[in-house]
Amino acid sequence: MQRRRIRDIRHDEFVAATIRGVHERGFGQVTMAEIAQQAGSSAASIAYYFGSKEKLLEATMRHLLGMLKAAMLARYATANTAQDRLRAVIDANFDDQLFTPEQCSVWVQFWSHAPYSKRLSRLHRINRARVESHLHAELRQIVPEDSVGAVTATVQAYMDGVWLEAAQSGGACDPADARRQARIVLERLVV
Amino acid sequence: MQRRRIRDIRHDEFVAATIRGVHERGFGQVTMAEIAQQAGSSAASIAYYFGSKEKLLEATMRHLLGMLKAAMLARYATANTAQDRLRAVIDANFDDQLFTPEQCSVWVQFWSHAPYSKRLSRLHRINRARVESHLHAELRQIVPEDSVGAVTATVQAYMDGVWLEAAQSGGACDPADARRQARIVLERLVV
DNA sequence: AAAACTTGAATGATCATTCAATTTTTTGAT
DNA sequence: ATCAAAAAATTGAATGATCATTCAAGTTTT
Repeated sequence: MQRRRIRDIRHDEFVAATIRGVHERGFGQVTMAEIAQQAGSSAASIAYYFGSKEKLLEATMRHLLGMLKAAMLARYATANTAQDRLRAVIDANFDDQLFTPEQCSVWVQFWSHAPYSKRLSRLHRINRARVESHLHAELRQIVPEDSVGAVTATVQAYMDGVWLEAAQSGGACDPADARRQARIVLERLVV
Repeated sequence: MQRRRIRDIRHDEFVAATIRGVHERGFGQVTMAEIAQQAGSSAASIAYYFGSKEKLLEATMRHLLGMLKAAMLARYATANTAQDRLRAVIDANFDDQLFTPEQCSVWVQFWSHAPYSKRLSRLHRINRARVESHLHAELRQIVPEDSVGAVTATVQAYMDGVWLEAAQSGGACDPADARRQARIVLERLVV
């Protein structure tokens, strides 16, 4: 019935423990043993499932990237106009499930490691291209042809910057407010 | 005449070597020995001058923060209107001397370490507050009172996001174009 | 019975940091 | 200027701590 049962359970537990551990100590500082402890397991077990610490980060990011993609598609499903779909992309970025202090921290750690890892930079490139492509598709129906690229880049920079600052401030994230602010910014940019 | 001569020379050499080393390998990966080699010296010498690896990063950031401050003040000197001073803040952020691949990388490494270091997070907070205060002061003369805070935050997020993406793309930075784009964004935001 | 899972302990590599010994530079008195 | 003493600078090598990773020996699940 479920051949991959335990493997899947452990996978998710370790990813969750990694998110917590990375948030609390940073990826470079947190040890395999600490992450394992968060998951009630042993460092050797993580090695068994993931192979290496870097692969663990990669798996964790695949998880977050998957959630982002899912959040975006879910919102797309009920969006009928280009405006709505544009908002869907941005709102997904600040989804209640995604825009949390823990996940903001993990993103920053990811950004700091990606330039030095072929596998991580590939993940980053793919995700960025996907978001860019969605923004591009909608914006081309809203703003003049010659400013589509610039607005796309601006929106991406803005969203990344908000995540970055959220990680620095450490405190609470307010996803609803972030979506509201982003909407205001968007209205200014696409007039 | 120059009591601190050698100390100052070494200080600057090591900071320059750190910028290069961190850009090439990341702060967590680069070793004291590698940085020392870049500076034609030894790891022990860095310890003699800076005390620890973290203090070396701190000194390097103080250097970059100082350059940012100087770039801003220099542009302020010739700015006469609130508009001009606002642009001065933004242009300083994308100054030819600052917006380079090497320095963008160092900033990202700094961001990833700041949340876990009291001294680094303090530096971050101080710099951010200073930039915010300048933006705030000019924006309050340009945009409605109730949107000053939001626009300030937006501009900061945008600038950070641009630096972040520059570090990811690894390639060349185009400071003049970055200033041009920022100006366009600003025009939209402050209308 | 086999396959999957688990982990304590060993391994080995890595490095920041320290230290002792040496060289270089500065100081200040003549 | 000269020189000796002090201060500053330099570094090879030792230290010690940290950890990811491996492995062998078990346990649990299929």
